Amino acid sequence: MEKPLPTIKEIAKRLSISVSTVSRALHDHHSIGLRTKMRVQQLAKELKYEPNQTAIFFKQRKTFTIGVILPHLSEYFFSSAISGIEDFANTKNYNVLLGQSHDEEEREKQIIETMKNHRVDGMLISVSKNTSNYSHFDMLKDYNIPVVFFDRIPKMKDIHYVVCKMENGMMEAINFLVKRGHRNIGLINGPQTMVATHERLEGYMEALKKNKIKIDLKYIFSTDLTAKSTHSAMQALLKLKRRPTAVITFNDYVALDAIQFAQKEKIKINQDICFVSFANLPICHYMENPPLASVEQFPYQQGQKAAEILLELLDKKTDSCSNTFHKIILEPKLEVHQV
Amino acid sequence: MEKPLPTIKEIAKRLSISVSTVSRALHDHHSIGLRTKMRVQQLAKELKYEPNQTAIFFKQRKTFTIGVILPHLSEYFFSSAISGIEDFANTKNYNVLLGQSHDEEEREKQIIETMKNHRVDGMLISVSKNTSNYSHFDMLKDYNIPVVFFDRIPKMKDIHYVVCKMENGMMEAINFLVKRGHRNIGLINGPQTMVATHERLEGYMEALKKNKIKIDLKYIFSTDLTAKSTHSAMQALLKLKRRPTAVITFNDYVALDAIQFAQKEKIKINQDICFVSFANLPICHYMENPPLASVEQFPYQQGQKAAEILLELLDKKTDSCSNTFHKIILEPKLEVHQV
DNA sequence: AAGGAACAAACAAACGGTTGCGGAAAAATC
DNA sequence: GATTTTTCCGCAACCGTTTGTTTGTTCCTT
Repeated sequence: MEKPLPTIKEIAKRLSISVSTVSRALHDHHSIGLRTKMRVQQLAKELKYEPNQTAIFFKQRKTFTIGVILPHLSEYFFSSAISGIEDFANTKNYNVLLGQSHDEEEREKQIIETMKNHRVDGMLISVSKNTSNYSHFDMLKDYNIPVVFFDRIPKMKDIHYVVCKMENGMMEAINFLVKRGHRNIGLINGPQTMVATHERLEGYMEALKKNKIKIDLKYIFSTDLTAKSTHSAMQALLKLKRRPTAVITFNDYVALDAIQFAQKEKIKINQDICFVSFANLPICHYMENPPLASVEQFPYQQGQKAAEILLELLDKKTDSCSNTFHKIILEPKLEVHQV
Repeated sequence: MEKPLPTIKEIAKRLSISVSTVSRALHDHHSIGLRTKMRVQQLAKELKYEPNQTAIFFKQRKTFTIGVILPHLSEYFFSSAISGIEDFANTKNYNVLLGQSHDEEEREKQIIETMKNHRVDGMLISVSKNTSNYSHFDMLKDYNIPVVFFDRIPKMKDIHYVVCKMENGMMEAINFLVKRGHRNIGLINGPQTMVATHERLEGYMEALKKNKIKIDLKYIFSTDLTAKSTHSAMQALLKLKRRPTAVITFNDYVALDAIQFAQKEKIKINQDICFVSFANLPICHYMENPPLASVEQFPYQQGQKAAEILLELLDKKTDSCSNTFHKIILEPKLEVHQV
């Protein structure tokens, strides 16, 4: 069955003209006469000729492929983001090469390595939770492969990135709660290693300050995002003399864990204690007791925007590396689930 | 900054030897003397030489890339599947090129076209809901690109596929309900266009027959999976003279819609009416009123298995197209959420 | 000492396109 | 009718590797 695919050479031979003429004819080059152009295009159609992209990639040093690396494909946030990426890339005829780091630095490095060898034109990266060394990102600069980070960005200068300003989301959340009369607001935050954790904390601090509420560290917990550590944080919060009337959690999953624990302790959800979280997962709309509100981070849009910036970068890559870096900061939005 | 990447040529020049010698030295070819081998490998390391994969792909007619096409990346089922695919491909040093059809036949065709031109070694496809014409799949055979379908497979002969035998899942579900005393079991099914719908219906019929329960078409509804049509199906079910004591839904989302509606009608979930569904989404474990049980379809494993078969096919592609087709049928499993 | 095996490395073609340049033929100019 | 211009196409190099074949040594055998 192995019928050899038709090549430009084949066409040239059949028409007894040179390959360069065929190539130019197929590209509508002005220096080719109408007659031969027609003949070539006609035959190309007949033979169902398709240019061999691997040859073109090789010759042009351009693959029209972008690499995307993210921690976990099966998390809603990331699968939405990559959906946005794919959609945008598709409109510009770019392809998407995929890799998941599983939050391991080593895997992240290895994926970058193979993608680099595959000569992707650029990369979109959401950094692994456990990545502390950034040398593999630096390396990409040497190889002149542009990178746009999104959501989980490294603490590096001179990078392009797209993020959602979580401080503001947190502030919105707190203002929302304060308006409803809450003064004792607990925080179940993520691991210290994540930038997202610090952003939330910062927003928390600032918002309390602005609302003239004294900050009490006993209300602040840092977890590793497992149900277990969430439960113990929740337990500690419930034991406080002045029990919080509201709890803000790192994300919806943490909220669900916290709510589950609270329910076991006979707490009335969103009455005794109001929950507010981050992510706004679709499931919230189905739950009987979802967090009262959660901060939407627009993963699809983040992915889309990141892809847009990357392709823009690729377009004008010709000019010497401009030193302006895109730092896109999207505003999150507090979605209230119940009234 | 554009430092040209070191090539095999560069190494050859510096060492004043031929490129073929360098190439063979790097591949540990026996016909190269130990001395030169060492010198070459040494210099390669110094220059941080990395072979240009695009050149190799081109030369070897092999890209070590598989294309994956699925309807929606942001659906849990598919993002899990692709996670399994990526994980397996990664172990074999294959890359994953991604495309989402958005359930549109046209888009599916176009993605296949570009992936074909990118010379992917093989493809993994979960067919779009709205695909009725299979010519684009047939075409891949002409181009000798092996395809393994998974989950949503086309009605074609002579294809490789991996699916979960939903008939059996349905039968398990019904046996489970019958054992608990249910005799009037409603079915809120999906659209007629989907194979999955027919599989479920078939299992439903057969299981009822085996349990000597008369089949009553008034208990069977076909929806387009929207909340609205689920609600009206639920409404109709509730209006029946002999109201069903159990309802099986096409998937968890439909179940949630149905449950939401039932709750508004003051039905006690899993008491007045038991719900059983398909998918076993992680959210079920967080819900206060999840379906009583749901049929796990093992998306991750399906993806993994499909990838395994494809890579196996690619391995022994040399021998003339064998006419045996892999038809892997995984058994689903009924997961009970509450006792 | 001659013939051949065994080893080491070079030569060159090939993969399928793109593109700068040069040149012949046709058309336009005077 | 000679010269210039325009139009149209071929030549050949090149992208970075792989690989079949050839060439040139060295060493052993008899």
